[in-house]
Amino acid sequence: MNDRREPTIEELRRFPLLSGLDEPGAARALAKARAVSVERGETLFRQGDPARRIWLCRTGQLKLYRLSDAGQEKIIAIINPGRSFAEATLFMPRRVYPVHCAALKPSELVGFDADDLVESLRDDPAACFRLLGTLSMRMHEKIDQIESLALQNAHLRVAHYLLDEYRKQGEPETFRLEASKKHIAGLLAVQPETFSRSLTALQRAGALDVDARVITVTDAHRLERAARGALDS
Amino acid sequence: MNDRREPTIEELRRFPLLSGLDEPGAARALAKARAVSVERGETLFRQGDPARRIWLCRTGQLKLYRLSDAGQEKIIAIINPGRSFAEATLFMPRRVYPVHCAALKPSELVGFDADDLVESLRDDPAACFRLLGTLSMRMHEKIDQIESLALQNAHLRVAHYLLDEYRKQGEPETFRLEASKKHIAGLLAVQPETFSRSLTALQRAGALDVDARVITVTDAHRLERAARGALDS
DNA sequence: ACCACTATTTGACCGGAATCAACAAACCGG
DNA sequence: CCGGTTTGTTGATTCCGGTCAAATAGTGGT
Repeated sequence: MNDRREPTIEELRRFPLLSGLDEPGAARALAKARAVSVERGETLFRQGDPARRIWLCRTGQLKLYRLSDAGQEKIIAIINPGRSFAEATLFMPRRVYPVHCAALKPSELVGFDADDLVESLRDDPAACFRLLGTLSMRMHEKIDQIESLALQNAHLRVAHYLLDEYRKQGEPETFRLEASKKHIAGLLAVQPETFSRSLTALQRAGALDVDARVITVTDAHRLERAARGALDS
Repeated sequence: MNDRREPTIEELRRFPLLSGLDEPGAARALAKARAVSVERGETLFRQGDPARRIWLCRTGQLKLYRLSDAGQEKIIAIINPGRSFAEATLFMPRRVYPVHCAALKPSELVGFDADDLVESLRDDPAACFRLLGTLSMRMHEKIDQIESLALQNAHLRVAHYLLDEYRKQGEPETFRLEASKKHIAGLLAVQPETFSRSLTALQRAGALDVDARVITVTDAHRLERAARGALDS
């Protein structure tokens, strides 16, 4: 974990918490902000560590995850460039990270000082509102995750995930999986073997083609039906 | 769903969003607040309904839940008196309820106008901070739920739930399940049959006694071990 | 380009938990 | 307090998806 070139103002503007600040608040946040880079596989923080910083991903990719006693890993979120994370720790009674974080690719980050951010927010209701919006959206995503874990079987979760990605990227003929199949399996709480079999089944059903990490949706309608539970015909 | 007696100021003070307001903000929030009561089984709102109100439970008990296509129900949260809910909808781009809500017992509620609350928050950073704290805590709870669904099997979830309740209530010899076994099963994403069998197993292991809805923890240490995955010996 | 390690796929097998069924107990509204 | 409905328990059976194993493909680093 090494220090690196300083973040530019333009980059920081993409950080929702600071996007409205030209003024003293931004200066203060910037002053103690620290550019950090991590290698592939390196751990940025561990669950339970004191959360002194809030993070913004500039480049690369990271995973937020939890581990079971047996060492099984559940990925809570995959962090891509432009995404900030760990904001919710700011307002927790015990300010610790609730998950582990490790880099899937070599990554550059900005770490903002938690106390400074709270200070900046104290007299900036607009920034508070932006943060409330961010957290609300995340909360909604978590509820969706809970639903899909509780109410959908493995193949449905896979089909749903692919359909979401397909739509999120504007329904292109072809799109790339955002991470390795192993990690996506971890995100969907499925074993890699099962994920592989799900993809095979969707191919055989004629819904899509898979070429390594590239997915080609050949029949969006069939994919939708698979996501609703009718992966036959 | 009928109107009822007006909420008192003291009751409203228990609402975290308003607890700091003696002033105009509280008056405004109170003005359009509406007391509502629902019968057992009645639906307060459905997933996707426009979220014009934020709710505070005064008496009774409600469930927040999602439904699968097949009609299976996953309970996201059980709402007891004093708890508010649906705050996160305030800051969503599309302001709709993300879950269904129905009463488990006859219940009295206060419904606050969403627009009014946003107005009150606009110039009250302290209230914003309280709300941020509330949402952060809920987020953390959701992450815990995701972990337990993804990384723990049915019996572990049950043991964990019981241990949590036991501790939450101050480790009393005896405590009451907060709802019917059917609903707790729904909260833990387990079939009622499986929940019943888990309780039987914990009894046979000598960890606790069950008398209808009353749980007596006879061996807390054993319960802890069961929650960690060693339900033998 | 080469090597070691990691990721992916496929097959065989097994076990946990859902489902189906039948009954017993508890509860609620009148 | 009664009757009907909902809730809870227990047994039998099924099957989804995890685990183990082994072979292959892919990747990053030097």
